[in-house]
Amino acid sequence: MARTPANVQPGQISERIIAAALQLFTQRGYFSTSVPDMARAAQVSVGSIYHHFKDKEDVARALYLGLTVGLQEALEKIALDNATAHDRCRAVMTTLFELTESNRDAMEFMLYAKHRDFLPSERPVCSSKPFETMRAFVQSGMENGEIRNMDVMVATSCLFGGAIRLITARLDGVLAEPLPDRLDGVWECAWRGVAA
Amino acid sequence: MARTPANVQPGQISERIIAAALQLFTQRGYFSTSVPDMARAAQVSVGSIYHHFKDKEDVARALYLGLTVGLQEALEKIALDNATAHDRCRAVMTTLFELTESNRDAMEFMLYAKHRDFLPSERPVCSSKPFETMRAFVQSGMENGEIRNMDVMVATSCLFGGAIRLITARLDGVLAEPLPDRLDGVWECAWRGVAA
DNA sequence: GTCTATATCATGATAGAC
DNA sequence: GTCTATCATGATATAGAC
Repeated sequence: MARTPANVQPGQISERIIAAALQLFTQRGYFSTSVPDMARAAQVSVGSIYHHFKDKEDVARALYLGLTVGLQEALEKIALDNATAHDRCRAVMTTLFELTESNRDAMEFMLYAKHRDFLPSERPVCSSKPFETMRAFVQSGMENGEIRNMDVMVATSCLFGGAIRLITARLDGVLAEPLPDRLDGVWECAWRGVAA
Repeated sequence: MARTPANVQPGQISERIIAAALQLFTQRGYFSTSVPDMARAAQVSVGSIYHHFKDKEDVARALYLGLTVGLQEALEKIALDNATAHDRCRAVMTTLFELTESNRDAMEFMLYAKHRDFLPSERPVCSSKPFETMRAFVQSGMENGEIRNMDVMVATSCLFGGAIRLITARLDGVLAEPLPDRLDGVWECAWRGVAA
């Protein structure tokens, strides 16, 4: 996940712009961030931004796609490294918690980008590729008897809903302790809920 | 909860403005809604809006407060009508599902208002009065032995996280069936997870 | 209290030099 | 490819009649 998305060459101007945009969008908000603001933060000119991206929204879209692609790659690695649905889902929760702590802006942007009035054409996170993969993990666990038989969407929501809620609490500053401290507790609740 | 908040007199202009704002904010987004748009939708003049509210953000704040007050009243009624933490929390989930179906805009606005770049000074939903009340329900259940002993924030997140995730799926159009159809399934998962 | 018309301002996007 | 300077647009908020 730390890997740079394929559409962005490391060290290039586009990357600086995207990094600056992430910071500004999460701190001040998308609509309170002007293009000159982004130029200043990325130490680039306004013209450069419009040379590399179609418009302001295009920057947000590239940012969103880059982040979801990175998360998707992490999930695919998890699928390779873990055999059971139990282990895979626990690894997912661990990764989400660690990502929140190591890159708070990225997690916040991914969780709320769709609901922040811009990116109207993008699919919401919970129907995006990463969430599809998480549903697939749950589905396979249901087929091999690890997870009780029920609606897959319900099972996935219940299995990860608590963790996501805790992540938002952490992002909102309501939870003081680092998320990994709560991992065992949340996982036990979540797995008890769906385990066969 | 259907009751009109105390700060808004029924049938008055303020109420029409707030109702129109809710619809426009959720459909087009806060920043894509101009004050003339709101005036047109509420069939009021621009000057009238600025007479009743300080500015555009003030309308959003009144809307947010009105909705959370309504929800809080519903929760207090639940506390009166139900004795055990089990029954109270199940009633909360039922109410949230029904509210989503009956007033989709209201639920969407409450869930995402804080994260939509406006209302910067408001506390996020999960630290607002309604969520405090839900945590209190869980806390009491922990004290009388209905719920396993653990961090209250973790327990509350796990108990309601699945339901909230399903609500967002429904709001995003990912879930086709009405939420009440899934109530039993979600509740069973949620309660299994935290029950003593 | 409500309205129309308007001043003021900031933004997104572009043109054109280098 | 990168920059500075500029334009055109559309918004918020207000002034002042009724």
